[in-house]
Amino acid sequence: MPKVTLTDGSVREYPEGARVADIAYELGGRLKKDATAAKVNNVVRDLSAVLPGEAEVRFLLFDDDEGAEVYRHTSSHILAQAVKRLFADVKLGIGPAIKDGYYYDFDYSESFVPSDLEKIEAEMAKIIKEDLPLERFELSREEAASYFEKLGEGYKVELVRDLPADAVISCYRCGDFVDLCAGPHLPSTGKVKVVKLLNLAGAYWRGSEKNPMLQRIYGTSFPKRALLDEYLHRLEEAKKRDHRKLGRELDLFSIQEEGPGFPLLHPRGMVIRNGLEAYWREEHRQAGYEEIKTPIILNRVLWERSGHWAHYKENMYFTRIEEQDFAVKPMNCPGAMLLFKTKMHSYRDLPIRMAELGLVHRHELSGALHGLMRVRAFTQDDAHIFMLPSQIKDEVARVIELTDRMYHLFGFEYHVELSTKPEKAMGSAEMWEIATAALRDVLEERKITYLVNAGDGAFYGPKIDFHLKDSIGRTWQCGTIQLDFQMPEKFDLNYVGEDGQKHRPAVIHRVIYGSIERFMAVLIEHFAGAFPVWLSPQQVAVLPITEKFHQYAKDVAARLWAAGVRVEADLRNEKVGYKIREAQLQKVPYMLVVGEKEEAAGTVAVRERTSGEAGTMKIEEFIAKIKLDIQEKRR
RNA sequence: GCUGGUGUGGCUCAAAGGCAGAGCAGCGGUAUCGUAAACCGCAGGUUGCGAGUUCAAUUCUCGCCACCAGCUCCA
Repeated sequence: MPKVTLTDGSVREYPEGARVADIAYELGGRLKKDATAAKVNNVVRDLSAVLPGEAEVRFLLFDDDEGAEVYRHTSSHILAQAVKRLFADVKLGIGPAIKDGYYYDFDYSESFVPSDLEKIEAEMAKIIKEDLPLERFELSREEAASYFEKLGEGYKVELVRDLPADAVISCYRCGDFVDLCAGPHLPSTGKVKVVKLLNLAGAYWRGSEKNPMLQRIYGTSFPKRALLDEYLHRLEEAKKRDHRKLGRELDLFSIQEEGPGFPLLHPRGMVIRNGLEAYWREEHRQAGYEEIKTPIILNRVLWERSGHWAHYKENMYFTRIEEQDFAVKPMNCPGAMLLFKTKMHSYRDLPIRMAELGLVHRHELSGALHGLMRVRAFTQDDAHIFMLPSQIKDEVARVIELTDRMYHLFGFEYHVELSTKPEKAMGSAEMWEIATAALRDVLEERKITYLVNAGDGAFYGPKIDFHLKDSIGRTWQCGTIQLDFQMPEKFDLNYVGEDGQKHRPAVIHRVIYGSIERFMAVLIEHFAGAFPVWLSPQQVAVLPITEKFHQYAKDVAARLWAAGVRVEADLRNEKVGYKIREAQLQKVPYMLVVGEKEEAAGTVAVRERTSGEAGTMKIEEFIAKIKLDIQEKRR
């Protein structure tokens, strides 16, 4: 008799052959109605699964991530079923649940058009209404292969063939529709309440550009209409903080047709960039870095030596100078290596931390460009740390600390990834193992949670990456720490050790902002354009009520300007409400309204961007207040 | 680069083979006003670029470019 332990610790017994759903049914209430699946001995299972002899059971609801995944996964099957009903000769790819929804890939001779989505959505609604049960059954590899072969589902046959030898091959039947699927699923299609198809895109079969491109339909689903509406509303709100939109509205930058991927920074954007650079220089000065600058164009010979010619050529731009080949730098490291080699180094000098705000150019595929997030010319806040092998862990830890400190100032949350050896790599497997282990050790010693991103390292070494989120939750790699034993070898770098002999230093390549352009994009979205005072392109707007007070407004502005505040007086012939609206939309942190009373008393009526009217104060009082905001970089 | 979509004044959007329009912004005036849009007027366009079909193309067809979403790739 199955013995079941529930999350509250209670233990119950059920007859042989009892199913998970029987427990939910007995418990009643919300579980009976809303459970999507259950974790049985920590494995997510169908509600229709038969209970084993002993089981710890935890029911999953839509509110649990794993519960929602089951819900969305079943939704994707409904999508596939609907498409099969409407377009008979469609071949199926795969259809997983993803964050906030699901997708399904189809191979179809014609292109789906947006209006097809409505038809498919209507058919999905029908399938939901039919409340078809989803039934699991298992097949042997041969049975499954020939089954999908007969159906003409070539992609499914491929999947079956590639499943690991010990895999249980399961399918789910749902009315007239059968799909290869590990599950689990909701008990029936009627459990899905609201579905919405969102967009249409191409996607390569199994993610390889060598394979045919399938048509991917993205959708989402929710147990309540209100939840869908809330989600769609959230998407709308996120679009409002898109850095490309804010960049235009706040006059920060532009990208023109004449220079795809080559952004123009406007004066207001430049203020932010300068602020970021000044802060960066101060932090690096304190962290023991020196600053250098290396050329943008260097001879081909250098790039052959560094390995870029062999490993990175497709991403580089080239030019010829007096019959010789030169390349525009895609990375700053070779220049830094040259600089290191300009003199002898003693072990006593190490570590040497050379920082460089280096402008690099990389050829990115046109389809990959994305505002300031993904461009073809960008400035890396680079640094190369030359060190003794014994200093590696300590230096990696210091960089992690500095990164955390700087991200913290902006209030960023981030996640960390460890990227390992790629296919196209230099150096021995052993070297890679040592380098990767060093990075992993530091992460583990510091108890930092991280994902492993297998095969995503640089061609010269493994790396730790820091990812930040954009307005709609996509993550972008910003900071990275790369450990490198290759460049020192290629460039024959050395230092003189205690023993008077030459030794090979190790090198860390690292960035914290990553690219200043990308970091600015993330920053714009993070603050929705309302930057902290120290970064705001315009910190104060002085707003005279009528022309009579223009002179006083100019005087106030002049005093603030002299105190180092970025201030503008709005002397246009408009009502104060109009000027406030404008300053508010431009996200100016402080507005100073001045009229008769203020002029008479030498004061300003302060209005704050976020909290509105903040009372009247003496000019010098306001100056002290805003200077404190700036000095302390208050958010 | 690939798949699909989009491209009309600085911005947001109308017009669907037959004279290219509105709001905001800009410019000129009037009102001199107290915390998120005063009023009147003026100007602004080879409809992304190039071919083709047609008596006639912003509209239909083809090619190119750019942008958007996703895939691939990456800071």
